[in-house]
Amino acid sequence: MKNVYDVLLERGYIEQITHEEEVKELLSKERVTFYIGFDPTADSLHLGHFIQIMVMMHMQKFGHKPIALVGGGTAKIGDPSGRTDMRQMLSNEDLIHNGNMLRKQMEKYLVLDGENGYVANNADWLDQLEYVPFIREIGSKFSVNRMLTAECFKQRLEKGLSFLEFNYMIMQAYDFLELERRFGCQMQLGGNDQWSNIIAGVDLVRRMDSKSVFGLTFKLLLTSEGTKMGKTAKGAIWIDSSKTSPYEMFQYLRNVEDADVENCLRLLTFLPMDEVKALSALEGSEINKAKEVLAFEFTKIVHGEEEAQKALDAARALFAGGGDSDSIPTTEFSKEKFEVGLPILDLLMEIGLIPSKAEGKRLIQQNGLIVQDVLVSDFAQVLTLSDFKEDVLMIRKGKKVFHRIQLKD
RNA sequence: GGAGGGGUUCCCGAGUGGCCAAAGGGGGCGGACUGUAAAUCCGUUAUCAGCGAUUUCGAAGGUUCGAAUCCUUCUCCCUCCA
Repeated sequence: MKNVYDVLLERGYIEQITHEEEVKELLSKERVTFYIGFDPTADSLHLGHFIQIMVMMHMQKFGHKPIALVGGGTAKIGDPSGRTDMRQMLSNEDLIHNGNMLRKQMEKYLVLDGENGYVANNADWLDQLEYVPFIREIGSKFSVNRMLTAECFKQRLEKGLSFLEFNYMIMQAYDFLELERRFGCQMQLGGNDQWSNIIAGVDLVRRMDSKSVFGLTFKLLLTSEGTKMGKTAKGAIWIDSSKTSPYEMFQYLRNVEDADVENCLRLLTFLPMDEVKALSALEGSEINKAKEVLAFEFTKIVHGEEEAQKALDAARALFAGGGDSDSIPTTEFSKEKFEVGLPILDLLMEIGLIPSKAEGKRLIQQNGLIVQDVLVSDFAQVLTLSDFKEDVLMIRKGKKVFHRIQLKD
């Protein structure tokens, strides 16, 4: 029987680890309670977070117990790690709302029933801390000299760092202590940008409770160019299907660069490693198969098999033969709108395909718009019911963006 | 609290009275080439009913025929001093 540690290592998740031998042994012997924190800065997780979820899923498969920690308290401070500027402050209501949304999402992928896994919110303890007792008890355990040498503050020391954010590390360290006391949490995992925060926690638990706890970080999901993956012009690739449709998510992965395929297959799917290797070994246009598998598998994990299949079918239909399918982005319109005729630019605006009419004109002037398989050359064109075929109108922007207009009564 | 420097279009960054809707780069978008890839090349990148109009250079006023550029106040940021 393999150990999770070996699996994580083999798939390439692991970046840094506090005590390699001990962790390896611990994970092979006991059910280990571990945690990963997510600050509720938005109302959905995104692709970048999902790597953490994947690790938690791997861990849980091997019987370990995840604590999904919602950072309702720490989000009020804002993690300066990897940031060049201060985060925008969120209102309390937003934080609560976002926290609930994240919690719901995590419950889809992990068993968090209080038996095999837990959900916690650090606002529960952080919000009630009293300043003087806290800095007396916990603050005394930190050396400012040492904190300042931490990687996560380095950049900010040049740009400016508020005292508020400087406290983030201490809060996160305190979380670990609190979770160790409440749940017997023995490990904290996180993205590599969390390394300084994690070791601060490991140290704190040692000093306070003389217990050995461990930290482990994973690779961040980066493109081969070194930029963060999962960002598009429109924003992040969200897990929430109302923010990013399964089809869009599928397309995003279908279009990753060749160089990133292997990494994504390892980190974002559960395919056995020999299969991953076989797929990544494909060359030339063959690699498209690997991309398709990647897109399908990941969409399946996030949205389920049915949605993944729909996205796959839609993609194949559109790119192979221009047919239509029902899972590409669709907007419904009432017939009356087209009885009088709707200028094409107005339609594009309404479905959000263009941000302004000027941009729409440019698009058309540059031969980038195709409606019902016909290149649009006149931006003043007006669409009427006669342009529809069986109540459907297919719009294609550029080479890859499709949108369907569906008529209803 | 004192002294100095600065806030420019999505981002970085030029511009110090008219030639500025504002150089250059990045990013985005479209096209060509391809494999729904990368690299490369071309075009484009404030808004609006069309060569015209309207709104932009931290905010509000002012000077001027005319301001991103000058003046006043406010605001935010940075550096040095305390």
